Amino acid sequence: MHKESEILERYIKSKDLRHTPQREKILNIFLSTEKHLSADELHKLVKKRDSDIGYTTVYRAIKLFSKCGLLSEVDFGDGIMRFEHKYGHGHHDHLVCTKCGKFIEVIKPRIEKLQESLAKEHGFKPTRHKLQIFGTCRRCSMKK
Amino acid sequence: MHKESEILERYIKSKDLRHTPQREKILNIFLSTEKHLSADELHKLVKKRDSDIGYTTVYRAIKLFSKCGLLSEVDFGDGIMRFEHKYGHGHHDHLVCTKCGKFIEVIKPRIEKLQESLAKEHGFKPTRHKLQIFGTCRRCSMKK
DNA sequence: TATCTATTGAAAATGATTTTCAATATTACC
DNA sequence: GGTAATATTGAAAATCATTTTCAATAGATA
Ligand SMILES: [Mn+2]
Ligand SMILES: [Mn+2]
Ligand SMILES: [Zn+2]
Ligand SMILES: [Zn+2]
Repeated sequence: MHKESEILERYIKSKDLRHTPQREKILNIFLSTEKHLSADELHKLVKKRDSDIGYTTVYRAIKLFSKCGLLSEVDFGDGIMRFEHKYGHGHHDHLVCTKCGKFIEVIKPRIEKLQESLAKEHGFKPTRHKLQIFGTCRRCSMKK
Repeated sequence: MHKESEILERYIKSKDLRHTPQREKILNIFLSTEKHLSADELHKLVKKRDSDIGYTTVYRAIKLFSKCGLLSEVDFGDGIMRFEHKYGHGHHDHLVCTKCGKFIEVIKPRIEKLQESLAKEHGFKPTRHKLQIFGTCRRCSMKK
């Protein structure tokens, strides 16, 4: 059993929730890819393995995984929430290609530091930030 | 007549659109505040001066102002689009207080430069970016 | 003024996400 | 293993910001 399942189980026990096969399957499928899936995409994958799991259950599982720190929401501003692994994945920013939709995960410590000092300069206590750079990826730049 | 009205008029003429009193009023009210209003907030202000202007017309005016470079959309991730002046306002980022909703407009040239080089390192051609730092503003930090 | 067609406002539609609710499954306890 | 208490499920309905539809109206041009 992987660490993530343990974390979920611990959370479930601590909050008087219940272990269900639906949650187990949804978690495994979520963990099986590093893609940033939408609820709809995750539901489609889930249905391949178990056609009886409903849309709503997937949405509810996402909220649950978010609460126990396994998942975080990523908003690329197109009206669709996407989800990424949180456990074992440090903070990072995204370069988002507006041609093909692909994205690159990046981290630039000097930018992070400058953000800290920028906030401090304004008497602002930062808790989180969102940096997204939109543009054209290498591959899309080539295909004239 | 301010410069913004001229820009709108020029755009309207160039695209075979029509000047209307609704558009004129909505533009003036949009320009009268530096707040980042939502469509609903803008509509409420508009109705104070002219109660016959509909919701839909405000939405349509927003799209129009956006097309002629007078307005840009700001998405703080709460499901509501807000709008800010674009003409005469350079690019900037936002510090957003999650307690009171206020925000501070900031620009840090060194961060901008580092973003450029970050993109370049990944063969990525940036067109725009979004940097938002969420946290607690000075005033909200004080009120224990 | 006449004509063409862009604009308007109300109402309906959209689409992602959330809520409701009756049926079912899980857990703790006997 | 039963049994009761209650969390979970899935389908359908609701939500809510925004967009579309459509018939009536108004702006531009000649
Ligand atoms: Mn990511
Ligand atoms: Mn701003
Ligand atoms: Zn690309
Ligand atoms: Zn504040």
